Amino acid sequence: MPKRERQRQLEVSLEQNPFLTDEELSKQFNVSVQTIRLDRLECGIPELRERLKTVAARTIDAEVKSLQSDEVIGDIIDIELDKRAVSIFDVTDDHVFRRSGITRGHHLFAQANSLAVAVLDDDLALTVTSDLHFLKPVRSGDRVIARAIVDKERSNDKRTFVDVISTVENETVFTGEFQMYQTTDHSRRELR
Amino acid sequence: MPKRERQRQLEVSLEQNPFLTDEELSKQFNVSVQTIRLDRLECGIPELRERLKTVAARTIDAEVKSLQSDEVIGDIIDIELDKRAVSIFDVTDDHVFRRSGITRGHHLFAQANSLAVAVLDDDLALTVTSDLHFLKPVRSGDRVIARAIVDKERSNDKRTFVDVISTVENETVFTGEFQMYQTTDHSRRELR
DNA sequence: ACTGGTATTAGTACCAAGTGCTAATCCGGA
DNA sequence: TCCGGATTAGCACTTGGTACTAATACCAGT
Repeated sequence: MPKRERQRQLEVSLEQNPFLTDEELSKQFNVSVQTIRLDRLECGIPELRERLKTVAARTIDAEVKSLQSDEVIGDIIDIELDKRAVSIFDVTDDHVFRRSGITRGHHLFAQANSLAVAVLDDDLALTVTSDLHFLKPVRSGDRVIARAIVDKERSNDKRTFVDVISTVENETVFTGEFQMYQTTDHSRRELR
Repeated sequence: MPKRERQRQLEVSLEQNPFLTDEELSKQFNVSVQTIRLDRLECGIPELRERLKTVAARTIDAEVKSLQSDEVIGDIIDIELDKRAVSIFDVTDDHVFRRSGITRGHHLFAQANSLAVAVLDDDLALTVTSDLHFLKPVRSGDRVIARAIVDKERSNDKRTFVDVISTVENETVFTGEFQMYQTTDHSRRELR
């Protein structure tokens, strides 16, 4: 096998499995450990321990991210409890259908639904029913702005209606009407 | 600081930041490196390099998982294209509200919506509208079974209706009606 | 046939972050 | 005062490397 080809395959191997030591690689390619080291040097591939460090750091990062996004999908940029709220959600390649590049519906729903939960000044609001309209396809790179408004007219002490409108560059891409169930007693809450 | 307390804090520190070496820890607790080593031994905490290995392995695992779950939320266990499909979704602590332990609505939606997409034998089906009912709270540990049925009666060549009913132990916890938009031309597809 | 350049291999010294072990020291209580 | 747990120190050894030097192999050009 020529040198170039070996180095190309080396990069592929390590991308798939960053846990391989130089010795394991040398057996895989039937060359000496030193050759592997020179190859890594030429390709700028760091040693095993460094590779694991960066992979592990990526985990920690991802875990922090998924934790924060567990609370609210998207970043809340403005909120007036029990009245209205606004959140921003930046769509990336992770959120879209591979073939079409169009955002999967559940991400838009998640942003809207978690905003509806957040806008209610309640220990715990649950969604009871919702009516959704996906109006225009959203793509990777789009910045979705969701605006939630609590509909006081239709709400009573146990049921609250929240309307969410999501836009991309001022064009409405999604609307949702959420009927929420609130667990805490409003009369009690006044006393807090 | 007593030994017990130091060991407790050691575990906390390493859980937060597995990248700390024995030397860094010894400075943090103002004891010798050897003491840290003995503490780790007593607590069964592996060395830095081993810790990074497991953290890195967790990443790889998580990345594979998130990739597969990108396609469909939940595992499809039965499917008859353009007719019906069934998927299973096991709820974990990651899917629930911390305070109440009740599953966040968007996970139930994601399972149902991605099943509705999957059941349609189409290159790309998009959700246009949907009407959701969250009937009973779902908790960590519950196994949610979603059944999607394509409603042929109401469907035409450009609009397809899919009804999804999700149950936990035979009790309906969620229902969703999805109106889907299909991009490919059905008449052409017959020829494939 | 000789020379040059590239590729490969071998070997050495050294490093970080350890394990495993022994020995010394400290400190408090019966 | 002596005992025992806690702590510290020191040394040999391990892994998986880096950095460097030297030797060898092979192929092309002249």
